[in-house]
This record gives sequence, C-alpha cells and structure tokens, in this order.
Amino acid sequence: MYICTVRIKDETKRLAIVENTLDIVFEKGFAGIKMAGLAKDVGISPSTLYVYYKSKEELIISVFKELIKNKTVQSEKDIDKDLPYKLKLKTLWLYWINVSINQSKEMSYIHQIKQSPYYDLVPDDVKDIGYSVGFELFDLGKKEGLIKNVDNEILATIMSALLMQTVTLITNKKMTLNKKNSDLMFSFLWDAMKG
Amino acid sequence: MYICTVRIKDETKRLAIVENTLDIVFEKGFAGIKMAGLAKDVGISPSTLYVYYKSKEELIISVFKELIKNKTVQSEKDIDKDLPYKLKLKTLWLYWINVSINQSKEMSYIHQIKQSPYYDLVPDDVKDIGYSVGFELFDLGKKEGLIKNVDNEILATIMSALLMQTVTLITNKKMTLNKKNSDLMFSFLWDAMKG
Amino acid sequence: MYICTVRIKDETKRLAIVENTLDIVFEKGFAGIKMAGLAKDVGISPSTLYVYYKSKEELIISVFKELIKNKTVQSEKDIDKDLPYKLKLKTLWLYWINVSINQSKEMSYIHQIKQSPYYDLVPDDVKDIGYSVGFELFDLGKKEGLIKNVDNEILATIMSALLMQTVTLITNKKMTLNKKNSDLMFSFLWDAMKG
Amino acid sequence: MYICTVRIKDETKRLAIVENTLDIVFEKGFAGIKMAGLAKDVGISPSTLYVYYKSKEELIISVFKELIKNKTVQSEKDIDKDLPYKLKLKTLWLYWINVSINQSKEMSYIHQIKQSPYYDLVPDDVKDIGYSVGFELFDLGKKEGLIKNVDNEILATIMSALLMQTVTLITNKKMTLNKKNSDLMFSFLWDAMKG
DNA sequence: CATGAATGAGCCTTCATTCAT
DNA sequence: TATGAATGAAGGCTCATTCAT
Repeated sequence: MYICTVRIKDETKRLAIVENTLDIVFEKGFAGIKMAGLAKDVGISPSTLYVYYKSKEELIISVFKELIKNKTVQSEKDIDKDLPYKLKLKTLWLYWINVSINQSKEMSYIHQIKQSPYYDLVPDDVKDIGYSVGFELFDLGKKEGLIKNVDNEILATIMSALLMQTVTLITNKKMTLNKKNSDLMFSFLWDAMKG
Repeated sequence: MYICTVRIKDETKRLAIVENTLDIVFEKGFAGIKMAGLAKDVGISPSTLYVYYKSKEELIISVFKELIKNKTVQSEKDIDKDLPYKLKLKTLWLYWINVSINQSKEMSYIHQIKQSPYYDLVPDDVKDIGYSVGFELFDLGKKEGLIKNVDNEILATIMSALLMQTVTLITNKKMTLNKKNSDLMFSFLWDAMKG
Repeated sequence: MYICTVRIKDETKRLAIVENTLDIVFEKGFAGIKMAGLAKDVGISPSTLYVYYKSKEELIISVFKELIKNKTVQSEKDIDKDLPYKLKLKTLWLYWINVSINQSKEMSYIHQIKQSPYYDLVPDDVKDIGYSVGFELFDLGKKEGLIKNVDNEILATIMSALLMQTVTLITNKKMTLNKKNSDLMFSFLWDAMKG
Repeated sequence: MYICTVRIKDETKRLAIVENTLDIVFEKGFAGIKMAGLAKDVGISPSTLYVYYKSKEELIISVFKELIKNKTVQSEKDIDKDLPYKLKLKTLWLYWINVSINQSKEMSYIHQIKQSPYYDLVPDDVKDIGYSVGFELFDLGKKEGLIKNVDNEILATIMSALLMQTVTLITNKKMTLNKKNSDLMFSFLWDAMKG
C-alpha cells in the first residue's frame, strides 16, 4: 500500500545538513553522528541524505571541505597593510580569536576531525590550506628581524597553540573576552615570538 | 574441614588489557575499541574481559584512572631544589616533554578522553590531579618577580599548549627531539612567561 | 516540485509478529521469545522487528495492549437484556468459556504476563479493563437479591477462578467441552454465588 | 598465583540454596534465577553450586521435589476424624489457606513451575502427589450424599481455584485474613460443592 | 568438597546503507 | 529527487557451565 507526498526541491537542504552535522559534532563528537538521527533533525528521510552524500564518510569530509573553503575565503580580506608589524600580528590574532569564539562549532569540527581517523581520508590539498595569511606575516616579520628566525611551521604551531588554549579558557569560563585579557594573551604570543 | 586453593585474578592479564587498550586508542581512537577485538588482542575470551571490567565504559574510565594515578606518582620525585629558577622550569619542561614522547600512548589516551563524552563519567577527584608541581613552581617564580604575575591556571595553560604542540611537531616528524630544538622550544615558553 | 510514493508500514506484518509472539509464549512462555527467532518465524530480519517495536519489552507490552483492546471491544456486544438473570450470567459464562478455549493463546498470554515482571511496565489504564460487563451483571443480581451481596471484586475473582480451572480441565483433556459439562461447571458457579 | 582458604563442609548449605532459590523465584520468577547470583546470595562459589546440583535444570526440579515431599508429609497429620463433615472440609480449607499464606514462597514456586517448561521434566510420580487428603474427604462426602457426585479431579480443581484466588485477594491486600472473610470464602466453596 | 577465573554460545540491539516505489 | 521500510553486519553484554587448582 502506498501514499503520496509532494515535496519541493530545496537547495538549502544541503546547508541544513551541514548545520545539523556541526551541531551534533559539537555536542557529541563524531561518534554522535547517526545518519538516521541527522536526517530526522534536518527533517528529511535517511535515504534523502544519500542523495546529497553517498556515505557517512563523504558527508563528514564534505562538511570539512566546506568549512575550510569558507574559512580561507574569509581570512583573506581582513589584513590591513599599513599597520606597524606588531599590530598586524595582533589583528590576525584578534581575528582568529573572534572566529574561534563566534564560530566555535566550526572550529570544534575542524579540531575534532584532525584527531579522528577520518582525517586520513581528507585530500592533501584541502589539509594544507589555512595558514597562508600567517605564513606571509611570519616571513615579513623575520625579514625585518622582528621575530625569531624559525620555521613557519613552528611559528604557526606556537600561535595556534596559544590561540586554542585562550579560546578554551574563555569557553570554560576561566577567563572573559575583554581588551585586557586579549592584550595579556597576545603579550604571551608576542614575547614568545619576538626576536 | 577442608583446605583448598583458589586461582587469583591475574594482574598480568589486567595489565595486558590496559596495554592493548592504549594501543587501540592511540591508533584508532575510542571508537576503535571493540570488546571482542580487544579480547582477541589480549589473547582472552570476550567474556573474560567482563571479569575484569563490568562494561566497556568502566574499562575506559578505569584505564584512565590508572594512568592518572601512575602519572602523579612519578611526577613528584623529579624536582631539584638547588637549581636557578629558569633551570628548574626547564627541568619540568624537559620532564614533561620526555613523558609525553616516551609515554605518547598514555598522553594520547588522556588527551582523547578529555574530549570525549566518557570524561563526564570520570569522578571529579580523579579529574583534578596533575598540575601541582607546576603550580608551586609558578608561585615561586612570581614571588621572585621572574615570571609574569598571572593566574596559575593561565600559566599552566600556556605551558601545556606549547608542550603539546612541541610533542605534535616531534610526533609528526616535523622536528627531531634534540638539545637544540628542546632549547628552542623552551625559549618560546620562557620568553612568553618571563616578567 | 516532485511527486513521490512512499511505502507504508505493513499492517499484515505487524499482525504476523503478534501472531507468532502469541504462539511462542503459548508454547514456551515469555522466556521463549528470542527476537531473532521470532523474526525468522515471521519471515523478516531481526532488525525489521525493531522498525515495529523499539525493544523486546515494548513488543511484549504492545502485544498485551492489543489483546486487551480487542478483548474489551468484543465483550461489549454479547449481552441480551431480556433473559432471566440466571441465563444472563450463564451467557456471560459461556461467552468467556468460548473465548478462553478458542482464544487460548491470547488468554494464556494475558495470564502469563500478569505474573511476569513485564506487567509492572504496563500502564495502569490498560491494566484495569476487562470486567465491566461482569460488574454490571453482579450489581443487577445483588439489587434483585439473587446473588450474595459481596464486593464485585470478590465475585469476579470467584467467577474468574472457576472459569480458568474449567478451561484448564478442558485444555488438559480431563474434561470435554459439551453441554453437560458446561452446565455442571456453571452449576458450581451459580450455587457458589446465589444468595 | 594462588591463595588458600579453609572451609568446613556444611550440610545446611543445600538448605540455604533451596531457601534462596525460593526467595528469587518469589520475587522475580524463574527467569530471575542466575546461577552466579544465587551462589552469591548463598555465600558460596558458583562452582560449588554444581557440587550440589549438576545443572540449573536439576536445581529447579530438585527444589520442587523437596517442596512436594515436605508438603505431603505435613498435610497428612492434620485431619480430625470426629468432626461433622462440613467442618472437616472447613478444616482442610483453613489448613490450606494457612499453608498458602504462611508458605507463600513455596506455594508460589509450585504454582510457577507448573506453568513453566520445567514442569515437563518433573517425573510423573512427583507430579501426582498432593491431593490424597482431599480425595479421601471428597469420597466420604459423596458417599454420604453431602456434596455433588462429581469426579474428584473436578472437585479438587474447584477447591484449588477458590483457594488460590482467596490467597491472591489477601496477598494483594484486597481482603484481610480474618474469621469473617474465611467464613465468607468458605461459604462460596461449600455452596458450590454441596449436593 | 570447594573455589574464582575463564569461557562459548547466544542474546538484544544499533546503524549505515539499500530497496522499491 | 524523495521516501519509509527493510536489512546485514556487527557490537556489547549475559550466563550456565567448566577449568585448574
């Protein structure tokens, strides 16, 4: 026996899937993604999910790709070329702090996938995107003798580490996000990096 | 009246279970723990696992408790009181680097459980152990005006962040563990912290 | 815009599940229900069972609810208002005898669940259905001074006890179901109850 | 590695096993018997259970045999030959009421095993014991024309049915056990049986 | 006789994915 | 494209029973 339903094709559906996936991963981690549950959250049938993504694996990786793509695009527009170097770095720092706080779900997703077996399945060209802005800034700082002459990878690591921990302190309510604390945390970064 | 002998639960076996659990989590994460697979690795029957731990959950948490217990015991013996302050801090730094590298599986387990839903099930008294040595050293440094006068929580966070990233660099073969690199990475920490 | 057809959960299948559950409980009791075995009997996959009932517990209770619902519906249509009182009671008696014999699996199920731990999980509003017809008849008999003036609960208990034992005698082939025996067994009931 | 314990052989152990089995079956039914749990309740090792009974099945049936044996022995001593017939029957009735109330666990066990698959495994000579006293009394009553001239099996069934339901009413607190109620319930029996 | 550890067989349940429309 | 039903493969766990002493 069969009944009929009418459905209008909806291109925002994919966006809804991404959004709900982020919510789930943020709250319960990757193990919390259940295809049927996700479909229900989105308001579609499990099989419809497979119209958009051919497997759970593909879903997880596609969502990651989408995040990376958006993140990179955004970060390119935000640097002001006329500031003194220290302020340039601070601008980048503040930008990342804000991104991390305001887009905590997205950041959490990226952070979690990097430690999961799924990350092995991410194509290399997607993996290596994201630090270009930082790298240029590091090169500049080193050329001008303002920061330690160390491999960019290491500098990026230092910056990322301090960034993440700052965000953690804020997220865990052990610190509030205000100018004083931003300055304090940035002072750690600057003192660590300056040559 | 009777005299009888009784077999005693095998401590070796429990250790083997812990060891294999660490291996699995290190390689595949918590989702990779399959009771049957673990049992096979250890060389026992799946049901025997349940003689030692009454559920997967309990296994995961018990292993964590054991790691914490051992870690704390070890870290208490390693501080030398007569060194100048910077060297004291460096000793702690090197100690942690070594622990992190040599016991990378254990550290990975601790790191992973802290971000998993299982951590909610860990008793609070087990959660709060681990930074006592660092905190004393921070207090000393602040009293002598050698490091920034900032909350211990923050200092510990900074140290921990740099530590973890250093270990990551080494583990990912982007850096080798030698004196030069140790000194370099410590210089980031020291410059960041010093007052 | 799309038109699509959707398969509907198969009522036949649900009935087949109920039927087979009754068979199993009748033959082997509640402990005899094995989800995989039941699925095989019905001709579906074990997991399909979980499309219809979300757990073994729910299956058992749902089947009970269904039996109670049907039983109540049926028993409401069978009373003839113009008979003399004794014959009214006998009609009810015979109706119940027939139900009990012809629907022995259903009765057995009801009887068994009431003595099992599952009964604690049955909602109260389902528990209390079933004696309404009898109670009205008892009230009538007491008003007319034809039967003992005793609590309905007790009268129902007496009737139910004799009924069940009669059925047991028949089921165990120690008695055949014929007019003479029906009359005999009803005479026990009537003599016991009459005022 | 082994340790030693000293144990004194204890013939009351078997009794303790029986007692605990009764408790379990009374509270949770036959499905509630778990060999390990029972052993723990008794204070012995699971394997020791197998010294006394070679399987769960044997345990269940042996306990039943023991109950039947004791019950029969007791019921033989309680009949007073000089009472008028109705009082003799009432004595038997009251005796059984008391047994049923005071030894509710034992009665429950007998009742439950009779409806379980285990009953098929009980030897026939054990099954048929228990009504001898009643049967003699029924024969007497029939000979004197005081009760209906009906097969003993049926009379016993009637009596047993009313008995069990009376006990149920009392156990479920819908009736209290006092002289008035005893008399009332016996009146049902007597009216039903008398010729 | 007594024991605690050990186990295999089996159970309930979940879930990513496919089927049939 | 869209769907709800259906499912196979697997996983966690239980428990009567045996092992080894």
